[in-house]
Amino acid sequence: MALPKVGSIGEYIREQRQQAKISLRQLAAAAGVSNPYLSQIERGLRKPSAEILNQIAKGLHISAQALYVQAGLIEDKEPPSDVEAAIRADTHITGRQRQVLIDIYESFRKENRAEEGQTSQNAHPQRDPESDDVTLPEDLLAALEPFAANPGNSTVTQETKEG
Amino acid sequence: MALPKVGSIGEYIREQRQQAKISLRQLAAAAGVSNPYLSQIERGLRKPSAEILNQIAKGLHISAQALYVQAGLIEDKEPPSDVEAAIRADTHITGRQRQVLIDIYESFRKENRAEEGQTSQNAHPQRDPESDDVTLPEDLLAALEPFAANPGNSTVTQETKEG
DNA sequence: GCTCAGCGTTTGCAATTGCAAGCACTTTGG
DNA sequence: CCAAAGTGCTTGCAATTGCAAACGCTGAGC
Repeated sequence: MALPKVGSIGEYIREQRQQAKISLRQLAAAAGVSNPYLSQIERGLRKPSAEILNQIAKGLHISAQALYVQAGLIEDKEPPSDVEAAIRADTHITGRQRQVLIDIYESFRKENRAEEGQTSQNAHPQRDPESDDVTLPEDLLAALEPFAANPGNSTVTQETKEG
Repeated sequence: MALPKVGSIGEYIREQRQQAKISLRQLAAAAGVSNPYLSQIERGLRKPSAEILNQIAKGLHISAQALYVQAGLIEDKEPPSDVEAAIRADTHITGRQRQVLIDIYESFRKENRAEEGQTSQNAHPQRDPESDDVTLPEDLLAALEPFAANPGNSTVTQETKEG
């Protein structure tokens, strides 16, 4: 049992980290682990403990459960909580807000799919960190224009109060 | 960190085992770990890895998630909302995208609450689709600025097709 | 050219996990 | 009485985790 399916979780962590556009060292610092250890984890050379796994999840701002599932530590659990369904079912927002949220979400999904196919074989990570950040369709952005208000409230690209 | 909160999970395992009326050795065999090691885990002398934890959960026929919660690896916090939980659990989007979505959603919620308080207690989330003056925090809008791209893609048309 | 800073990786090494073997105790029973 | 079989616990010891200190590489700036 020297090589279980640890590889998958390492790859998953690396994917998430690269998608978040942060360096290995940055994530290591955010997660409170050493850089070399994180490197080995990502390459499947080490099997991180549950504690480390949780810290990495926090550093990546993703659900620890998602990591555990990837690691095969939690079995399939419940239906993969469809974001779209949840948004549609939410009664606390207006129809227009709902539509905007769903559009943004779908836009993200679409963009990620495109990037995945692009970068899968791309050995040259020479890309504008600004340009390919996240992209939204033009008319969607236009729909967001009138939203400006309530300054000084959100912490969008920074850490949230995510405990 | 000689004595973390491992004690709680050990006690929890022991409680569950005794409730199931099985001996330490039986559970150890069912979980695929050695008896002495399980003994030490139950007394909080060892901090089991995620893999071991999962095997013990299986041996106990309980949810691995319950064990992780007890171990403090997954915070028991109930999902703030289905939408937020779904967004956080989604593995198809990046951390930053997640952040943006959640921030937008929370912004919507906050705005709606504010308006609710302003007007009378309007229990109907469906307000005028026309006068839908949604507002977003300033920095949140700023975070959305670099998104413009891929024109002609979205369906965020002005006509809210109000489900 | 050279230096400084950043990236991911490799290399020993202390600390810890996890186990095989054995310990002390209790109950059953020939 | 004493072997046999059950309980949980203690003891070394191999294997692994996790880290500090390096390494080689690339790009920015002097």
